[in-house]
Amino acid sequence: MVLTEPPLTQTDCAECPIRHRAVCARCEPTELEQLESMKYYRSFEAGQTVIWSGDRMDFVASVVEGIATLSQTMEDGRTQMVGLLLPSDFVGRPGREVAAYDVIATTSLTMCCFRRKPFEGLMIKTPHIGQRLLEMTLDELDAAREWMLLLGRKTAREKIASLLVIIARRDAALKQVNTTTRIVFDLPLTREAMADYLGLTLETVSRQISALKRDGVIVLEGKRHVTIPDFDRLLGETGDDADGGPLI
Amino acid sequence: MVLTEPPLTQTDCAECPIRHRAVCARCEPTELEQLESMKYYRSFEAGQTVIWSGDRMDFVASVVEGIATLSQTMEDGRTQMVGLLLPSDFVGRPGREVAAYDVIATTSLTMCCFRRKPFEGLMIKTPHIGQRLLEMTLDELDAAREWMLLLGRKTAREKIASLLVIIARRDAALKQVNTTTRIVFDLPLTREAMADYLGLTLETVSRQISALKRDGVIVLEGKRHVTIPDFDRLLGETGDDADGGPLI
DNA sequence: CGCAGTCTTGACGGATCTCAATACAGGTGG
DNA sequence: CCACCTGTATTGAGATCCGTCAAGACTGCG
Repeated sequence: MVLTEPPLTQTDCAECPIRHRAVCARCEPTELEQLESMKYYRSFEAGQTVIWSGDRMDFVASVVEGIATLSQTMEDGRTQMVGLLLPSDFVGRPGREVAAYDVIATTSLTMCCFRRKPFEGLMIKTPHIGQRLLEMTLDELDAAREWMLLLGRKTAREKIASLLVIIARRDAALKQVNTTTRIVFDLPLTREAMADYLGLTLETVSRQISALKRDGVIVLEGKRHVTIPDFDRLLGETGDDADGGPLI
Repeated sequence: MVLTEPPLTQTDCAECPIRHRAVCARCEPTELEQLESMKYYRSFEAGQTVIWSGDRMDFVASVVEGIATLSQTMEDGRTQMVGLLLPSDFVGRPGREVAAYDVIATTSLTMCCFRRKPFEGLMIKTPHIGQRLLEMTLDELDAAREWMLLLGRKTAREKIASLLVIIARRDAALKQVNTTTRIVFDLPLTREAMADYLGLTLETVSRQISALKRDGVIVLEGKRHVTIPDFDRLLGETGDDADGGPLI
């Protein structure tokens, strides 16, 4: 991943890039102070495993920078990604001692970790964290349900197109650009990770990307750099209602 | 569905069958009083639509009795069930005006509805409802993620076996019987509903049920009445870790 | 009895997976 | 600088699972 900024070091909450979107978004200054006392930063390199399913987990955390994945693996090795963690997303579950999923950094990753016990205590004493966490969890549930439709009913081509739309949207939101400009981004996932996300094999992912390229729906430079010449055309390939709205 | 009890009429919260598991589980007597003032019961027949995706929704609700499904439909008619609503499950999202999914009663159904605006007000003023709703939402998110693994990676046979295990577990919990006894239950879903849940066609569902029957994994009387002679054998067919624990 | 809804079964085709060979890029060491 | 290696991606051939289309069976009901 192209990461021009210097790596984050422990910051004051007031200057935190995810301050207004993370689980702490609604916190009052006094609550923030308490959070500061139980927080610490951890960094991971691309490819590193943050935690294995079944491991004891003494913290919960917010993703500050980078991308991580949440996935489940069956005995025989089949794996399914069940979540994509972007900056401001929350990891872990208050009250749960043991991780339920594998968490893997797909890019270099910085997390703001809170010791679990004190965090749980703060959640009981103050309302704002729990309220925000409820909102975020409801959003994730909606996203999971949208993903169930994709996994259960969409064709391989539609799955790829849907993933590209999601990444394009996320990227646009991050860069604060709007629809009309040309859409260009780098895929943050390997073909294998995309396959795990979409419930496909990596060969099928590769073939469908080639097909979309051949049909002019996308333009590829190298393996990862994507240009979308006509976003509506791509939207039409997702199988979703014509009107999922424009880019954002 | 075989429903021997008389249909529920509006009850006092204190006598409510889902009192200790629903969104109101943690409420103090004073909070319950307030809830009573904003609640009303609604009943639906099997097959009736409770609400269409996109409809305005001025209430949230708990399922008191019966089973409902949450589903999403694509323009061309492909549909995917994204949730199975059992007694004590919560329907709707505080702060959301418009339903995001179709809700359909698969059996006769009774819901305890709360007018949305007053309910939202109560959520802000008192902590217990929000806390309980957060717990329930986190549980649903876990269930959705488990379902993503099923949809993305399991074979048709494994999908059917997994669904049977879920229904058997739910039924055992309801009847309060334990593992060792013979497991017998009625399927609460049509083949088509099962297909929508599992991301299959109804023909494939039918074929796989026949195959499990032929192989002695299940015994069928009529179309809906199922006996599981060897629960561990069925568990082995789900593809999950050998140890998902026994029946409950 | 006939009808509608639900379910089963068969034949066929196609989308996706599996297995395998090859290509490409970046990094390392000679 | 180039050979080599590793991880990632592409492409092909064949197999397989599941979907599609279609016919027919079972059940309950008017």
